[in-house]
Order: sequence, then C-alpha cells, then structure tokens
Amino acid sequence: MENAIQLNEIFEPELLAEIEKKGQYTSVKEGTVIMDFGDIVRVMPLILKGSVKVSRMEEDGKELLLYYINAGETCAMSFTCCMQQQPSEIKAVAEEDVDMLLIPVNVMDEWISRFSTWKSFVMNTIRARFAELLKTIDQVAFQKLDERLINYLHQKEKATGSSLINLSHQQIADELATSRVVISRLLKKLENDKKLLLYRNQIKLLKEL
DNA sequence: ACATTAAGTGATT
DNA sequence: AATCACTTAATGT
Repeated sequence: MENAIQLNEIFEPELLAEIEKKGQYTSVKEGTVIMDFGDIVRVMPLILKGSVKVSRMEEDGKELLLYYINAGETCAMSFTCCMQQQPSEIKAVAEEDVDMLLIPVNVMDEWISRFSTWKSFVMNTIRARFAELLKTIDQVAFQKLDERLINYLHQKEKATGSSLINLSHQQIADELATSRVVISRLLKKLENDKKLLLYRNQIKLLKEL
C-alpha cells in the first residue's frame, strides 16, 4: 500500500546530510492546496509519501489536470518557477495525505554543481514530466479521449496503489475537461471489453488495460 | 416512501 | 465528441 521512498538509495550520504540540514520536513492532509495560481514559489517540494495533483487554470475558470507527482518525485514546474522567482502558473493540491521535504531555492544552484546525483535527479524529473506533457498534448490535439482516460486511470492506480478508484464519472470528466456523458460512454465500452468494472462512485481496474 | 444524486442511453449537431 | 432530454439505479433522510 505505502509507496514511501528511500532517499538513501538515490543520493549519496553527503547529499543526504545536506537535505537533512536544509530541507524542511512537512506533512499536509488530503485536499490541502500546496501551491496556488500566482503564488511565488520559494521552495522546491520533494514528495516522500502520497501524491499531489497539479492542474492548470483555463480561460473559462475550469481546471485542467496536468499530471500527478508521486512519491520520490519533485515538481518540475516549481523548479523552473522558483529559480526565476516567477509566479506559479499552476495549482498543486494534495491528493492524499502527503509527507514532503521543502528544499529552499537558494541551495539548488549549489547542490546542482556539487552533487551529480542531485543534478540527474532534477533533470530526470523534468525530462520525464516534459515527455508526459508532450504525450497529453498529442492526445488532446488528436482528440483521443479514450487514450487519455485510460492514461488517467493508470496514473490514478499508480498514485493510490490500488486498482479500486473512488471517483464519480463527473469528477473524471471535470479533470479531463470533458462532459460526464462522454466519460460514462467510454467507461461503459471499457467495461464491455472486460477492462474494468463499474460501480457507483467506484471503478475497479482489471489486470492489463 | 420520497428526494437526491450518479449513471446509462438515444437522438441530434 | 458535445449537448439535450430522458430513464434507470443507488443512496440518503
């Protein structure tokens, strides 16, 4: 169930000591807004446990889901924003109870030149996120909503560590910026294909989608 | 038993 | 794929 990570498997002892010294350990409850639109970001969160939902505001006030940050990852946006002290373009909400380490911006530069593991860690998260964003852009551009939905369910499964997803069709529709009817139809099709089971406010994923 | 909310469906654009 | 209009099913009071 728990997907907490072992920092000592990724970083060398010297860096771990630095993280211990400079990082601020924080726990927030489910639903907490960690970062909102327009906030000036001064820290870079390193997620230890739980997951964080990152979304973007659209013109009409709707929120479009961008991606999730899972345990062991950091926020690529916060990195690019905080280095330049730019206001956040995104909103981050704790999807479940979250434990994280807040790394102050001012040590980032130093760590990147001092620790190669830190540099590759940061670069990797940015690269991975960028690839993911390109993927969703592709899907949006070609209107492959069914793929996006499957993608979304997978992320959800990974984030919660459970194949039971507790969401209404409406909630999913909101996050993918579409209508409930469309989601219901797509889910129904997936159910007929034996990919999942539908209940009220709950979806059970079956083996491989 | 009744009201409310979630989900399923056909028809239309 | 979106919207409408309507039905059916599940849940709360």
